[in-house]
Amino acid sequence: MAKQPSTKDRILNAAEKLFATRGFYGVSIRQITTEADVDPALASYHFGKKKDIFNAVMLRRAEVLNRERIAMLDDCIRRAKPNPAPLHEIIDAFTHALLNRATQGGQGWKNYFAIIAQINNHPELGGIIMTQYFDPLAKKFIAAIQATLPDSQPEDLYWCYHFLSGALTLTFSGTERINNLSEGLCPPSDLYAVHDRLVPFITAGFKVFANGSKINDCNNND
Amino acid sequence: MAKQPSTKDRILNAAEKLFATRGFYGVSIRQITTEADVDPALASYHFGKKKDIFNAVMLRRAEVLNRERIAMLDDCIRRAKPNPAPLHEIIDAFTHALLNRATQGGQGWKNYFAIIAQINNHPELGGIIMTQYFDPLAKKFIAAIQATLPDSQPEDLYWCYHFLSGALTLTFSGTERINNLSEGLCPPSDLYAVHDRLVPFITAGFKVFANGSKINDCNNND
DNA sequence: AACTTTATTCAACAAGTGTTTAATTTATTC
DNA sequence: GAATAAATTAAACACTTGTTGAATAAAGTT
Repeated sequence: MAKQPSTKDRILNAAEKLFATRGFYGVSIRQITTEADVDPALASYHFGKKKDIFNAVMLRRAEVLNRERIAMLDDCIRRAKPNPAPLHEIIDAFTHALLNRATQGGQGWKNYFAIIAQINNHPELGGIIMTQYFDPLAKKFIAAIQATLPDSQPEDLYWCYHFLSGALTLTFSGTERINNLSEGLCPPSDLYAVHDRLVPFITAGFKVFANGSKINDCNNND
Repeated sequence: MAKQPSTKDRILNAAEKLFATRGFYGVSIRQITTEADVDPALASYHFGKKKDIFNAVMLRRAEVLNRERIAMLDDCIRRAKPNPAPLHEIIDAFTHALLNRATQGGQGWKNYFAIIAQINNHPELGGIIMTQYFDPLAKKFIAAIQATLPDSQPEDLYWCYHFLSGALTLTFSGTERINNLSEGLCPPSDLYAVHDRLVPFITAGFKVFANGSKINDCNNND
């Protein structure tokens, strides 16, 4: 019988769950503390303001996630030396830890990714929170891709990263949209199936800009 | 001097603006009616509940947008006959109207797209509202792609559509993230630059699945 | 002009908001 | 075991929430 988590973690877990489905403004502190089975005043006592609870929720998992992803990137760069790392391995290093946690990390991780998806697409918070927690990692990945595609233009790579980010976060948002659309053919819970398609999809997209040509000569050959 | 819009439109415009930056729960009816310079009771009088205001905001622009996009798709299919339409033209038909409105349609359209981006990545609403307003259109596009890539697997195409949807909505979310990340190199306001990259990026991604092979032989040739 | 429908205003409602304060319990340290 | 610190509780704060009802004004119709 597992021992009960600490009060702080109970609050964070409850907040994570509720923020995931209703967003920051859609959740009250009393809802959080009720879900955590804890007195409302303890939220302020342990974390301060409501925004501080949210930041604590973000920080808790971002740290372990970024450590894993950077380790995977460094590993695939080291294996390829003295050549640059293969593109699809870089993309995989970027996405693999996310997939793994989302499928095997339990409901808490699913909730966390759903929040990330919302934040990433939020006009105000996307430019602040995502920048704060994930930009150092993003810069490392883009640098690795630049090394693999030496003739590519930086702007092109930034935009491709942006497309990857959008495709990825929507995937982890937990929406039933793609399941509805495909009439049950594509259950969003099957994240391994997604990953097997996402990596080649994104890899091919990046390669379009490998030669750095500004004119899109790829449009006329299908 | 343009005459003042009707009370209903004033409320919808104010709601659209505020929902775009703070989401459904982050905006109160009093904030909306203050922004619209109108009595709070008029919101209930004209629309009913708060959710009805939100639905009215969604519906207003979705109708004109979908009409335009379907017309463009039909047009490019007709021009290509008796051959299937070229893939990049289908993708362009899917995205072009969005780009046009986002750049030349004024602030109201920008606000609308920011809301769409949030909804699309919302775990509850994404599977309901997006399905409701955009699934008929999505099915037409996927059918057109299927005709162009006859050997592709339906699941693959649905997932590719999903990636397109994520990349597209993040682009229109109005975040400053990619601008921060690129240190000013990629201003998100330059949506034409985005479009010129998005279409070839997505087109290349779809083509990976043109032959329908389940094994990703594309991974070993870079 | 009289009447009816539509639109707008003002006031109020009960319930919920984030946060703080002081009192009390539990845990830690000497 | 007494003194100190940390954690928890209950109550209250002033304020905002969505929505409604009755009263008033404007517009439309015979």
